[in-house]
This record gives sequence, C-alpha cells and structure tokens, in this order.
Amino acid sequence: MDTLLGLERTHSCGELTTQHADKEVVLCGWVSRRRDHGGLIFVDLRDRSGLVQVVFSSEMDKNAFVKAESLRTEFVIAIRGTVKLRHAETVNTNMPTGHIEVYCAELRILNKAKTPPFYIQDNIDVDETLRLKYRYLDLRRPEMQNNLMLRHRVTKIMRDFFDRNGFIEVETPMLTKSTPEGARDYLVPSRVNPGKFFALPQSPQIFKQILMVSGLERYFQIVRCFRDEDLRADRQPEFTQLDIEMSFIDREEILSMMEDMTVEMFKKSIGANITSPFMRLSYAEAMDKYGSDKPDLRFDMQLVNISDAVKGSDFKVFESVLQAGGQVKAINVKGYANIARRELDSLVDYVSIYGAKGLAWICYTAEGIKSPITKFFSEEIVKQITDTTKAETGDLILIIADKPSVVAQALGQLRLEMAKRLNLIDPDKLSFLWVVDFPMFEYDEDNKRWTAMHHPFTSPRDEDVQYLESDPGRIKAKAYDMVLNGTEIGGGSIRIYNRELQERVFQAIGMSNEEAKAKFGFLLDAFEYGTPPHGGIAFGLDRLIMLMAKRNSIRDVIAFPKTQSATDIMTQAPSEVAVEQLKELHIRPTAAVKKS
RNA sequence: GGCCCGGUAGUUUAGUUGGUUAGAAUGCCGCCCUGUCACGGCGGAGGUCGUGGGUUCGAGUCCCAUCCGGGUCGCCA
Repeated sequence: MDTLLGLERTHSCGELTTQHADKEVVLCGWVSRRRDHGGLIFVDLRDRSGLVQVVFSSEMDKNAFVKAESLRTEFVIAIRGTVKLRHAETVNTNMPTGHIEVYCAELRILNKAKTPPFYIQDNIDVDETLRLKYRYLDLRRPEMQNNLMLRHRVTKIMRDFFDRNGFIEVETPMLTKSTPEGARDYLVPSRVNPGKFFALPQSPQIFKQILMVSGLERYFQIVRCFRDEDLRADRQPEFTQLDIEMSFIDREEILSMMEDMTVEMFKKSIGANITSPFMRLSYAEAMDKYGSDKPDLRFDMQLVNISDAVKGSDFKVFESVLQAGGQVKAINVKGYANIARRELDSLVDYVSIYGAKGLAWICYTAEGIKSPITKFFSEEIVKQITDTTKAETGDLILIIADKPSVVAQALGQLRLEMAKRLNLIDPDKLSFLWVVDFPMFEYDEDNKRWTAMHHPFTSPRDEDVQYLESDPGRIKAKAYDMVLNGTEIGGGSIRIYNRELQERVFQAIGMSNEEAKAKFGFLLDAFEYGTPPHGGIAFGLDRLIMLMAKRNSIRDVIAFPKTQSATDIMTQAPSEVAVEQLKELHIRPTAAVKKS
C-alpha cells in the first residue's frame, strides 16, 4: 500500500474553479465513480467539499494510469496533478467543478474498499436498517454531511449569539436525581451506593433554576436530554436541547430575545429572511381555530363552530352531543366538493384514529347540495351552516361532533390531512408563532388529579394565583411555546421563585409537603436565600435542524440515532452484560439473562 | 400495549388462482474501448424468498407463531 508520504494536500475537491487553471494541486478523497475508456480513465474524486473529475492517461503518467485501472468505488486516494480548463464540448454544467478537471501526474492508493452495500450519493432509496447498520457509509453521503454541517453552523451561531448577549454556558450533571413525574427516566445504578440509582436528565430544569439562585443571571447550554418513552419520527430517547434561563426578566423580554436569536439563526445558517415580532395566539384561540396548540399557519382552513347553527335539528347525533356539553365544528375544504365517496369513507377511518365516532359532510356541488345529513335539517339550518362556514359552490364541509377535546384533535388533524391532499402547504414558507397563556394544570382522568401542563415550576399568572386551591382548572400559566410550521420547536415559562407559592403548586398537583421536601427540598430551600425572578426556554435542536434541512425525520440530522425500538443497529446497543458487572452494581435481573 | 405498512440476488424490485429451472434493473467480476460524466459494447457469477411450524401431491404465494424495520394511537410533566 502506498502512503501519503511526500504528498501534502493543497486543496479540497469542491473548491477548485477555473481560477485554479494550470495550478498543480494535491487532492485527497474517495473514488465516487470510475469511467474506464481503455486508454483514458475518468475518476470523480469526492471529499467533504464536493466532486472533481480527475483524468488518467498514459500520456500524462504511465505509472498513475496503470494504477488507476485497479481503482474501485470508495478507494481512498491521493493525487498530484494539474488543474486544466475543459474544452467547451466536454464541460459538464451539472457539476459545480464541471468547467475544470485535474490531469493526474501521480496517484497513491491510500486504502482499498469493499463494494459498499448502497450508493454513496444523495436521494438513495434504501432500507433504513441498512443505512443505520452502515452508518459510516450513510454519513459519507453529501446530503447527510450537509445536515451535520448545518447543525454545526446553527450551534455555532447560537453560541455566538448568547455569548454576545452576556450568557454563560454551564454544564449541568448527566447523573442526576430521579423524579418520576412525567416521562420515564433512564436509570444508572450506583456501584458505591448499593440499591440506589441515578437518572439521566430529562432536562436540566432544576439545575438551571439553581444557577439563577447562584447569580449567574444568564445561562445557556446545548445539552443532551433523555426520555425513556416510545419513539417517533421526531422523537429519540436521547435528544439535544438549547437550554436557556435568565434572571430579572419578564415574558416580553425573553420572547423578544428569542425572536432575535431565531431571526439571526435562520438568516446566517440558511439565508432565510424572517421578520419579528412573531404572531401570537393564546392557547384557547389556537385550540378553537386550529384544534391544536401547535397550529400550522402556512395555510388557513380554520375550524368553525356550528353548534349554534345546528341546535334544535332532528339529527339525533348532533343533538345528543350538544346536550352532553359537546360541540359541533366544521372545516371548509375549498373546491373539493367532487371528492369520491371512497375517499370520504377513508376520511371517516382517518378521524376515528383520533377518537371521533363519525364524520359528517356536505358537498356543495354544481348540481346542488349532496349530504347524508341535510335531510335532518330545515332550510334555515342549512343556510346557517352555509353562512357560518362561508361555503360556496364547489366546497366540501367536513363536520365532527363530539366532546371538545376530541373535536379539536380529530378536526385539527383532518385539517392538516386535507391541506396535504390539496397541496395547500408551501414547503418553502416559514410560519413562526408564539402560543401563550397555556392552562397551568390539566386534569388526569385516569389518576383523578391535576397535573402541571408544562411543569410544576411554571409560575401561574399573578391574577390567577388566588384560584390555586379553589379552581385550578381556570388558572393560566406564564408559559409559552414557539411553533414553526406546526411543530413545537421551543417551550418555556417564567418560573416560580418563592417557596410558599412553589409549595402551593406542589400541593395543587397532589404532592404532600413531605413528598415535596424529599424530592425538591433543596430547591425550596434555595428559594429562601435570595432568588431573583427568572424564566427561560428550551429549544429542540434536532427538530429545528430537521425543519431547516427539510427532512421528515430527526434521524437524518442526528449522526447516530436509535431505531424505533430504541436500539443502535451499528453497535448493537443495548446489549447483555456480564453477570459479574451486574453483581458489582447490586442488580439481579428479573428478565432471563442469556448465557453466552 | 393497540392499529397499519413492509421484509424475494449486494441494492431496488416483479412474481397472476398454490404448479416447469423465482424474472428484471442496477451493482459486482472478466474482456474490449482515448472525452466520458448514470460512459458504452460483449460475456459471466450471484437467491436459506426474514425465521420457525402447519395445510397440501406441491408453498415466495394459504394458515399460525415469532423476529426485524417504518408510520401512528396511547405515552412523551
């Protein structure tokens, strides 16, 4: 095998232009393609920066030419050669470096390669298992490298922004205390403390608040977080968060600073021009108009309440829902009245996933109204529906009647689905929005108790504190989410900073004083030593990069992601461990341990 | 935990009502080729049909179980 000895890399493949004509260069990289014409061989040489065509012929260098005949895909080579302008008829305009090529005078084969199991190029159609097994090859593909480079740029911009604005990056522990509220913890046994466990952090929440007590004033961290819950396209068991906390601020200051950061980040990383301030919706408004607390505002199609319009009809389904305190809401799918019956039936199945027991429709066709339910309605009711939904000829009205939570979810999802089917979503649009005034608590029907909607360190609005004991359901929290194109990319709140209020909130979610002391005593104590008013926010970095890179899965912007069953195909983690290791950790497994 | 989709040469896949030797493209290997860039031409090799069991004269195809991957509901303070 040759070595690089005596050859020093002078340029990267992608940077070469006509400006470099007649310069001698040394390039290193991987053989992307080889085209062997017998007496003339072309090699597309690839490195991180791009591709360039290298030409081998015995007229240039006999030795290099003979070696080039043995080159195969993904061989690692170094070449010395001269950049030449291509003749007009051989220019390749599909290639950024297509106006030049490198005449090779010396070739060194640095390493051979087996034939890869899939093409090292963009837009491949390969099973994801295979990509994950050979992640090192998958990450050799330009689009994956671009995703990782974008990620690097974005975090660099974040760090620069926060540094410039007086924030200090502080590392918080990975081995922390388990507080089994909310998501399941990943647990780590303590060898030196038999029977005791650390938890990997679901977020650095407590620590960043403690840092505010400590007087750091402005903290941020780009930090890994862990949640042992089922995976999704946009959920991994370990994920990265941009975590921020500030003292002596109110909601307006933090929202405006985060807008500044977002504008700068999108401009500098992907050249997107977005304007601030962002639009705002209250949680109540968002749920009412879009059936979601993270509405996609790239298109309209708002939910319309037609409960009043249909009240008193002969249609028993609507009447019983309304009498039980439910609601009837509709969306107007413009210009879709000619929908096939088969598709309508499939929509019924679609909304049933979200708990809707049925889906009613009215088609305003050119031949008149077609609907299975209008026969139950008087002309007056039909007119009211038409007016309320602003239905015109050609429109399709889809209606769901149920309790408000089901209507919101089912009709909200249906709104998204119809927008996709009608191609109403501009993929290049960036629709930012703040959702504010979240409820402080939501009622957990299963466990018959109130739980914190954001987390229990969130401050209730000052005017609502009085209802903590009497009517938790009406309290609004000083919480806010940043939403981009229907995805929650960030969420935060102004925090509680006094012991008494924090204890009342713990009590409201059914945590006794003793329990609160055992779990969060250190925080409650800390609050008594001069805690500044503070608040913060956290952004999901993976989701953010996914949206910027226009990918459908965060797995494409994470170097080494897990599969849906939380395993790593490449390393085969998790794996069994030796009985001795377990003994040392004072653990006896209940699941069968394979003897190898 | 529930529901849905998928698993056939290295890869992407076709495979009819259960019936001859499982077909194609691409990749790979060999030979030829001095302007290709998805180079081209000729030839060749390559398949436990995810796994296990069952039905049958006969299973890639039907049934049962199971594993793996993906989507999703629940879950994710």
